[in-house]
Amino acid sequence: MIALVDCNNFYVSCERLFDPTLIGRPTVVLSNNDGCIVARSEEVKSLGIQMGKPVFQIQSELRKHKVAIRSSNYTLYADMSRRVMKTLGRFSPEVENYSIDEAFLNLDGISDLAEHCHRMREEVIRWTGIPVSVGIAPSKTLAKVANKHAKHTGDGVLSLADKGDQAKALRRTSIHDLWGVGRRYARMLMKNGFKHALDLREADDKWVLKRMTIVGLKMVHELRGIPCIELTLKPPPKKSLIKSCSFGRTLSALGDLEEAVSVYASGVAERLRQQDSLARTITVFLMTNRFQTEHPHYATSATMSFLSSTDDTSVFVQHGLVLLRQIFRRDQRYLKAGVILDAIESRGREQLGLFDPKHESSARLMQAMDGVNQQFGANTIRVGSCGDRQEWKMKRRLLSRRFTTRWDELLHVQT
DNA sequence: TCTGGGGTCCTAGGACCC
DNA sequence: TCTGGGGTCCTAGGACCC
Repeated sequence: MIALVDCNNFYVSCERLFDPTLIGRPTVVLSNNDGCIVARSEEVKSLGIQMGKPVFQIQSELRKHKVAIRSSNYTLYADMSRRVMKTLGRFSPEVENYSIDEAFLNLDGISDLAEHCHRMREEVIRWTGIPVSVGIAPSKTLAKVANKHAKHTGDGVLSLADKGDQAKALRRTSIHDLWGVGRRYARMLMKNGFKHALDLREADDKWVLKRMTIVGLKMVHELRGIPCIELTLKPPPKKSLIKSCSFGRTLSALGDLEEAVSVYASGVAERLRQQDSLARTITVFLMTNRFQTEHPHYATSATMSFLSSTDDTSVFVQHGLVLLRQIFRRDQRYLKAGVILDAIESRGREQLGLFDPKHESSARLMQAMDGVNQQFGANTIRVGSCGDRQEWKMKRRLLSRRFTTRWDELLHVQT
């Protein structure tokens, strides 16, 4: 049996931990640049405010209901996630950290599943303060369904171990809410007469394979209780890494874009080294505001490959800037840029070039740089072209403190 | 004025090889 | 008019996830 543990309204729950005045009050957390709503408290959900809605479109509604608003504080959420996952580890030897707020657990061999999961739920809230819901089923897809219904059962735990319960739950699950069915497939399925998950469970294999590829077929089998999607206990290294971000305002000056590309290239290079990998391809892209209608949307990119793979920040920055200058046009107002690393290989298994020099000194420099930045804070040492003004940085006007990861941002308590 | 960021997998089709 | 068979690799595009 598999359990899916999902943190309830995770970002909002994290904010409430350190600001109890938010408890019971409608609260939302915004995306980067304070653009869209990416997390909602139950109160906000029942107001009918939708996920992903741009804030400026519903400003008056938020004000009317006195909704509390926070910028997203990923440093805090990532640390709280780590604590939740650690607690879950006490309840199963096999935990897949599926996303920042979800984990799949292997519960094979556990006799009283519901009781076990209730204890787990209580322990997570006692140790971390984060409320979670638990869905239990023989496959991941069914565990997802179970979890969805568990949110409304009252005690937060629902088991679909039983065939009859599975059918009942699938009858009450819209095709739109299935894990593996996005907007496109939902529309296609509705057109073909599939309304509920139960309809899809009974679908013809050949038809599903043809219309939804092998991925869809696996999902249908999972609905029948045949596990097809394994637990991934150790996350494999990323095959591509992206660092991209919208600016706080549009940019036209090459100098500003050079700073941004330098910062993004440095950031993505650091993540590459963290997973002990090397990359052989770098892409830089630029785009204007895609929602603005006065000017046509303009997006452009350029890619280059190195003779041999590297993890050297200065190499990525240097070539990133070359690519930037190739695609930069003076007459555009850019809102977003990014750097992508591709053709990633694990260190020690990389394809060597015929004429490569060995870059020993570079490896030691990167090690020293990462060491200093880890100890004294990000960007303590950086490449000069990152600049020190960085006036293009994103907006985060309503940011809470990094309560659990920074000594200088600890919560103050007065007695 | 204001609209997120970061990934994965599958398939079809083209280029290329012998 | 008629023009082989069998295969690999790469990429773009489309779908999905949180």
